[in-house]
Amino acid sequence: MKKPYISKNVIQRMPRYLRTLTELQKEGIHRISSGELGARMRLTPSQIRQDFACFGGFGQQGYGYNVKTLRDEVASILGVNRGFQMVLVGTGKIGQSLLENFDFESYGFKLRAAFDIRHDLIGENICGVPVLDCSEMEDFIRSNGIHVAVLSTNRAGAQRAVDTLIAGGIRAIWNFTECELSPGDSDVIIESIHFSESLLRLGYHLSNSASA
Amino acid sequence: MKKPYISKNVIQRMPRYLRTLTELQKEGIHRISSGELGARMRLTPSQIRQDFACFGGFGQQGYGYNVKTLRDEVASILGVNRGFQMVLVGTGKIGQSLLENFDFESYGFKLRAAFDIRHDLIGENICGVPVLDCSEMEDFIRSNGIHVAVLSTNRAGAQRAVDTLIAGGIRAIWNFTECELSPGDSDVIIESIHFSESLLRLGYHLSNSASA
DNA sequence: CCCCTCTCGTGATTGTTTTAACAGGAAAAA
DNA sequence: TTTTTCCTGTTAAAACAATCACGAGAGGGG
Repeated sequence: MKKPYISKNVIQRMPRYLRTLTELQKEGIHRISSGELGARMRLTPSQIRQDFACFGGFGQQGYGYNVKTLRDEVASILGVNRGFQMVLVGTGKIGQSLLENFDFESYGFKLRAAFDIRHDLIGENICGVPVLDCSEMEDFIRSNGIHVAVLSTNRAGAQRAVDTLIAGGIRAIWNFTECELSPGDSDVIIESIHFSESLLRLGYHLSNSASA
Repeated sequence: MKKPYISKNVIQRMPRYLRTLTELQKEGIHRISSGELGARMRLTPSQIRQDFACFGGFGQQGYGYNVKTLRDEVASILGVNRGFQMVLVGTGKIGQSLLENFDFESYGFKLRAAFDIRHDLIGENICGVPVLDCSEMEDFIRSNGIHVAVLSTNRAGAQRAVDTLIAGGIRAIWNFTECELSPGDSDVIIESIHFSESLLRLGYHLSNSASA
């Protein structure tokens, strides 16, 4: 299996394949062709075949794709069930909301601890996750082999937290702040969710749509 | 000014330009060249010049771009200050969290009402936004000329809410559910934020990074 | 067993996006 | 004023991505 380079757009589509295939499985559908899957996802059959071909090709001529097999392959590509170790930094509104609502487990992430600087929260336990003091963070990451940090601090604390995380040897950051994070010369992976950018895009489409 | 077609990627970058330019303005920087802006945003100067050229070109040879002018142009392209009228559907955890934390006003959106089916919430007031019964939604949208709906229902209620919104004449939906929404033959604009897809992408990069 | 249908994987083609190169004109310096 | 420097907008080239077209091989019916 050769993997010279997987394009950004292909990676962007993989989680959506996983979601769709999981739904198909729940609906009790065992096999599907690129054409049917394409109709469902509004993609061309060609693109679907080529996307999976990047990773080796999991289909069979004259038959299509086995839904379970394909789902498992996609899950494996995305690293689900790898049991990535995780911490959360910043237990403000967004942080707490994630702790309470988001099902990290089902995507293969284990949330070990949350960190904050506010002393009224430290020592508490939010949905089974202990809240610790930020000063312990670097050690905690190193000793527990933490792979990923959810960054949900306020603007002021973001870059400082990033520096500490990198010092502790973090490998990836899931960024919910509106900041432009600077990873220095580290090769840390940063994946951001920017609410405001998404809403502004919507504003653009609204301003420029036919019925504007 | 001709606008044959603005590519998706260009639109994707516009909100980031707005954010960066706003920061520059706060820092008291009045002029900037495509080279300096590119260094700051990790984009090539060429790309920046070409992006702005799509909309007419706002710079001056030998000088660069005036930060305030450029920021205002980008804001105008994105429709900030158009005063889009908005409602929120589904006052669960995510919905409430948005109501309490997100500064809709500063991006040019006016939140007029929230809707839910749970009777214990109806009649309440969250951060100055009244919570109404879903049965009133279609009328409310029509009578108040609502442009956008934030969709933060649970999975079960999502498609039903979409149908009602479209019936009321909504023009855009900011989707926080994990569902594949079907707009039927309506030309409603859908902009989604999928937490899980973002996290799964992070998982991919983590699984396939050098230090994996 | 043979034939027909179905559908994948792949190589060729077309289309799109990014990067590079440059002509022209403003700013700044001499 | 003249010259030099700087930097845009635009055109051309390169890189990248999506689509098309087809050979090959499995499934299924007769």
